[in-house]
Amino acid sequence: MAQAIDERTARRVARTDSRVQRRRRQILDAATEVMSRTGFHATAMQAVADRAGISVGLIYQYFGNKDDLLLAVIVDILEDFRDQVPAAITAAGDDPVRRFEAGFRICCQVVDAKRHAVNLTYRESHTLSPAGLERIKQLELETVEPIRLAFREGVATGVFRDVDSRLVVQNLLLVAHVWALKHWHVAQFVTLEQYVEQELSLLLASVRVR
Amino acid sequence: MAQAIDERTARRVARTDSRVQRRRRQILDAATEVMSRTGFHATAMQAVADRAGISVGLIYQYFGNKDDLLLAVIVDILEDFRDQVPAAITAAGDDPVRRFEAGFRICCQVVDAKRHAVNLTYRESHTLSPAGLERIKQLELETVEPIRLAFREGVATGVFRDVDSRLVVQNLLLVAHVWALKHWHVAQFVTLEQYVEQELSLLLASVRVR
Amino acid sequence: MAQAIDERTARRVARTDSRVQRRRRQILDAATEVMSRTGFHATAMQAVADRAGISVGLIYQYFGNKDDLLLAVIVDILEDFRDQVPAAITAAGDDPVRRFEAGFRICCQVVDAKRHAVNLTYRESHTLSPAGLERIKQLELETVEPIRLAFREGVATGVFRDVDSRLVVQNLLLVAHVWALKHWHVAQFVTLEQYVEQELSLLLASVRVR
Amino acid sequence: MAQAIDERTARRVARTDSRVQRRRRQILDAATEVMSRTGFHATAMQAVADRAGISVGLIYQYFGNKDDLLLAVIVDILEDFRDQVPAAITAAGDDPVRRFEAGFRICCQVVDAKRHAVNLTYRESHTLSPAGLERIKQLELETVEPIRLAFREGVATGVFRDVDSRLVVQNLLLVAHVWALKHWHVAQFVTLEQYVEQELSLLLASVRVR
DNA sequence: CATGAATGAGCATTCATTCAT
DNA sequence: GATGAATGAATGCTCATTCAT
Repeated sequence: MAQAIDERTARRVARTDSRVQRRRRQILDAATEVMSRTGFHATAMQAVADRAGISVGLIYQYFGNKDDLLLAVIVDILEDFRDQVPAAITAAGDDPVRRFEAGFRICCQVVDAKRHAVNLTYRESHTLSPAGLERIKQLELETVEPIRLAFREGVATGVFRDVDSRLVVQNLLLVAHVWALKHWHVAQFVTLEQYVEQELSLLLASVRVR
Repeated sequence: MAQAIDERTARRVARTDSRVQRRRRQILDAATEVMSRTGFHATAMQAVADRAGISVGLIYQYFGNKDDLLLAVIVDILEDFRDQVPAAITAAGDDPVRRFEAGFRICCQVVDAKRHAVNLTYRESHTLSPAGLERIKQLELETVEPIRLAFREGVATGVFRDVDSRLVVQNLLLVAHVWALKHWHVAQFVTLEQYVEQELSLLLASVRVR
Repeated sequence: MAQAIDERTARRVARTDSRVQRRRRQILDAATEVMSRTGFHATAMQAVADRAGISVGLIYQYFGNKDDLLLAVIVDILEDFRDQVPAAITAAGDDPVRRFEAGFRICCQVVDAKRHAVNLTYRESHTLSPAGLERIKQLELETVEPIRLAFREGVATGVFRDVDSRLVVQNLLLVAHVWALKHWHVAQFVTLEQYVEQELSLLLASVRVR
Repeated sequence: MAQAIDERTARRVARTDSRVQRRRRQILDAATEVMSRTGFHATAMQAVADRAGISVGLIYQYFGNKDDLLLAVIVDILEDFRDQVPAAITAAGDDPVRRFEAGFRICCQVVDAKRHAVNLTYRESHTLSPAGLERIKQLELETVEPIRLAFREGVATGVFRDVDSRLVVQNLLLVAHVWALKHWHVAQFVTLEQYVEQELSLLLASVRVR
């Protein structure tokens, strides 16, 4: 049994080749699109295949099964977050407050760009295997780590209060996510820019020394 | 026997056919239990019936179909929130800050008591019909309304900054929910009490006038 | 997981009720018919359902899955063998040779009556789970046991040579099965009656003392 | 090395494009191996290709489809039988009894050497097309023909009773096959050598004149 | 010759829902 | 009111087969 699975896994095409990369992207994009809109459970593999313009069978050559596809989709989204945050922080210069602000802003922007995908992440994480869950926990921590460090710098330089940095960045990330989670509500009375600025104001007030 | 007496008692108390009410509760509790643990899609109606100790057919006589049952479960949870908040605020006295604090505390306590149910609410809302969705939006607003009013009082008396009260209570509620949503992470380094106090400190700092 | 399976198993209808017994028979007969003709792997559950005049789903309430259905079919056939042999031997009187002969004759008759089913048994046993395999081994041994005892009696009374009784009955059963296994060939030049008598002659010659 | 020499020898013997022959063998051996172990239906063409160290596509250039491959495998096994029997009989000298014995012995030895393959033959014959089925019937008859002739000689010289030679060789062949078919049972209480000698004793007793 | 990516029909299994009792 | 046997549409997944390279 285990051997059979190994064989099948091995047959999944190697990741290096560019053609393979293109196919993976194609499937991943289709899956993200359909699953974000329809929800994981309500999404039929056929629907993903249709959206990608390929056959069902092919999906199974790139992703072993539906759960693996979900994991890949979520990881793909989270990697995007993780990769964009450091760049934005670096670009913000040396001031810890500026860096902290930049961290929040980029999070909100990415959330806005991938609103449905973020919702998918929230809703369907519990479907993942323990290993998959561990993977995304790790990615989320990696994502906020640069922001957390910026906050710690601020504490060191005396602009921020010495509160638990883990809670601070957790709050920060969730406030960003709310733009997706409660979009139906929030977007009724503020634009993205207003949301970002007002929340940033609250966020900074909560941690700044008086 | 004891049951027979209960039935008669119940009939006296609430004239609205009590047997129906009891059945509804029985099903609702079973559904909440099973769905919270297993997730909506992974929950079979049979499993709910088993848990409630009745037949599948009976569920359909009280709740038209599976989606309606989900809506009822979520509404039931949210009504609990809505009903508990005002009492806690009233009990906190007249000071707006005290009332605001009490609002946050009760939210966290209810979340902790119904951790899985809160997660269910977050994950499966998107499954609901537009009408159902509207219903729960309304309930959520009703829930935070007393807290929002306490905040507005604080603004009026000059202890709180005049920021958008809708965002403030949204953040407050979210932070309470995080105790359920990210429990696997947060609970690793803080207890509920510590979480409540530290988050309260951040929350108040974010809105207090300096 | 294990619990979930248990629950499902438990839901499979209790065997006592006569209605249930009738359904089981109905499905079993249909499955035997279709699988014997088409082969196990080539048989779709839908085909069994069609043949039985019921829906696919119902099969799964009586037999957990396709493999279990196969086991039930094979066991059903073998139980028939096991139940018919002792009666025939008893009816043959006290003479060991007569009893031995009767054992062979009844085997051939049952094989002839269930030719396709016997072939199914031979072909698909290897598909069974270890537990299922053990079950049918046991049934086969129970079937030949009365014949084996008749043979041992013959050895005791001095009419049969003292050779390994297990091999003798194995050969006996095999020769009976050959009427099904090689029917396409054998039936071309002998009738069942001729086959039985000629093979019986060989069989007795092989074990009789000279 | 030995293989290389064999290859060269083969090339000298049969000029018919040796590369093709080698490929056929390679695929046939792989298919026999995998199908015997796993069963025909449970064997994926990919698995055969993997075992042979080639691509799936190539199998289809040598054997039209999966059923044809099965036929080729079974024929290959049966040809092996057919080719080994005459040699063994010839080597046994002129005595009909000796020749008959030699026929049984070689059958048992080949069965033992190709136990799984023999089982495959039994289990999967019914999958074959009518034409294929005819082919293997013919091969089986060819296989036992030399043994049947030895028996007839014995009848002519008066050592064997004049019973239907077709039934006799059929029994003989099946008893040999039982070593494969019921190996799990028989091998528990006799070795191959014991099995051969004891069955031979029964076989001879069944046909010898007294 | 040889490859293996791509296809898509086919099948086991589940489960929401109904309805006769 | 209450049951649970019966239905059958829906879906994940496999694998024989093809064909462009």
